[in-house]
Amino acid sequence: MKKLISIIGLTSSGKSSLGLAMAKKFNGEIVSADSRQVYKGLDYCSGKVTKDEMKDVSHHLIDVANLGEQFSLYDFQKMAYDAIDDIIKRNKVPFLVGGTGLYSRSVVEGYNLSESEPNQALRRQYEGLTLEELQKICGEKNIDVSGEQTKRRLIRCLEKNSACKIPNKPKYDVLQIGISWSREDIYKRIEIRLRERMPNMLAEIKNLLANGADRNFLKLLGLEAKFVVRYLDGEFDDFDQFFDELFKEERHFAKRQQTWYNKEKNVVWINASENSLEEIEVTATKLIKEFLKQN
RNA sequence: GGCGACGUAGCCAAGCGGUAAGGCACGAGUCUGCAAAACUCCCAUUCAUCAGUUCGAUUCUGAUCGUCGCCU
Repeated sequence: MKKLISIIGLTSSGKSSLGLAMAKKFNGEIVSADSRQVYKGLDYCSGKVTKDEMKDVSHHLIDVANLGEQFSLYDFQKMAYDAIDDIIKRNKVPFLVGGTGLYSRSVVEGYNLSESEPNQALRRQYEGLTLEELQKICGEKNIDVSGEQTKRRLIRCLEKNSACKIPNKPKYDVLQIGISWSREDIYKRIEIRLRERMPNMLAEIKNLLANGADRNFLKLLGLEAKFVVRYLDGEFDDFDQFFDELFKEERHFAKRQQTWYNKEKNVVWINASENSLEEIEVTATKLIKEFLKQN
């Protein structure tokens, strides 16, 4: 079975740097598993690695969609499979690195996605209904949605005409490494990184808007893009209020990521709060070396 | 020193005699084609303190403490 190394972690945990370091060391290439880094133009706001860093190691699934374009889990999985297979074909080691848990899991566990594509007309049609009304419609169509709790998911069940999941079909033998921090530490790192990126983030969004980017689409992207647009539109009293709100949203996001990762099986977590950067790299190197040796 | 207003969860805040709304934060969780999204749950045996009136007080009365404002 083909081998894949996956690196996961919360926002600002240091995934990208570890991925970069390991890819350099093991003749690897990086496949980003990030739902926002796929967009062109969103560099600082999505926390992409720099162009310089990309010179040393090839990156995939970054800048593969234009702002305004819909990009889905299905698109990601398909492109990620293609990129990974291509890397392997060229005798290099694929590293899947990113914080969109659903995306990386879809590849690691081999989600077997339904044939039913999103149906915008149907979504629009059902959007205004209440949860109860949607449940009733599902009942009439004999779709068992007892486990589903949100309108969005009920609508997806109607799209698929089913609530069933198709069993997974993993394509790769995966070594999954996670970087973990204490809550306090990760919150601190998020704040520091937000401060560092802020001037560039503001400039980036200003520039995008000046070049005709759709502000509503940017707002739909959430977090940085959304809050910076709102700040530029004067929706906050001052910079501090804007910063505090965005920082708060980032903390909430990190918490949600953590909840998602809590259920992740087969991850070797490296505690970054208790180990130096060097120790983390040494540990990761050892793990990868052993993993690549196995048949 | 005098006068007035106010003291309800970490914060904002409603209730003003019948047994503590709501929002935010915090925490926990759900999620296989929007996931940086969309959702769910949890959070004051108690209303500054003490005493009194009352069947019953966070709500009324008094005192004390504290905060703020005004006057001297």
